[in-house]
Amino acid sequence: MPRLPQENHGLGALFEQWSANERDLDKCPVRRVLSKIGNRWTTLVPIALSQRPLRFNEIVRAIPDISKRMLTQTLRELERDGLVLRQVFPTKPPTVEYQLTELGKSLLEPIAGLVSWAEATRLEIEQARLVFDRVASDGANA
Amino acid sequence: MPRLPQENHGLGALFEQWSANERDLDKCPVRRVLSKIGNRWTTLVPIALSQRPLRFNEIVRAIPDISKRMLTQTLRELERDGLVLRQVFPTKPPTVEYQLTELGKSLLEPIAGLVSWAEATRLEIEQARLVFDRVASDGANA
DNA sequence: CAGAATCCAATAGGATACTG
DNA sequence: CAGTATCCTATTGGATTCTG
Repeated sequence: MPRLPQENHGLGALFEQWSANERDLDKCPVRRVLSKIGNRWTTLVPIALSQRPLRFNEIVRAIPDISKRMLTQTLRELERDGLVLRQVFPTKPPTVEYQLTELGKSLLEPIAGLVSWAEATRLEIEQARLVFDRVASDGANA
Repeated sequence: MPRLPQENHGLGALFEQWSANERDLDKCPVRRVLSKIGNRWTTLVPIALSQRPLRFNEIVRAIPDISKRMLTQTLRELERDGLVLRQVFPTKPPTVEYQLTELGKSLLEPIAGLVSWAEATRLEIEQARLVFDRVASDGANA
């Protein structure tokens, strides 16, 4: 009996379907989401907002290594995509508060999936690296 | 009754814990995984391998816009992390086959979670963008 | 406080040519 | 076929300065 292709989660099929038409590679849903998640901050900011709404500088303090430039840019994109709601209160100086929308909150779920995968496999990956690096250096010294 | 912080999936707490110590921001498990996923190809290659093992040039054909340089680099990293197994058959010319390890296959699950989130929310996000862009251009023309 | 604007550095990644 | 090596470009993102 020939080994059937192991279809995992339908990801491969979905991906193949779009690889077929070279033209619209960037319309592939897989690539779409990955290019989003790819950005260093577009996931970190929603995580920072996961517990409660924060003001601009509170987010900066929550993510110490983000620059104001990047935070502004990231917040605009998240707002544009409907993941984050921006509210301005006409105080002096102005108070601006950012919070996740329901859509934004829903993103936390798949992200949590990724993070728990990372935690669950951390040791196994570290171990694999040790083995790989040892073999590689053995090869070099042989 | 005061509104309690909405703890979603424990992500925020996990994240805060690491933000506290500025020193080891890059040891934060959240960041670790995101920097991996961040790379354009480190997720695409496992997806391409999800159905069956592929040879080097088969992967290139599956991901038409990857360069040989990037593919080699990506495969080495995946191999190092124990996600991909590389097998050389001493034919002429040599045959090299790449396949996902069990660890590698397990990564497909959280990725699929992300992709199905993207598909489920696609229309809502498009809609949000239309609204945002219209308001923005209204503001510019006012 | 909450940005906008400008300039600059680092990194990711592509194109091409070459090799066993 | 399965890479390696070199060079070059583009994108990402940080630092700094300025403003309402």
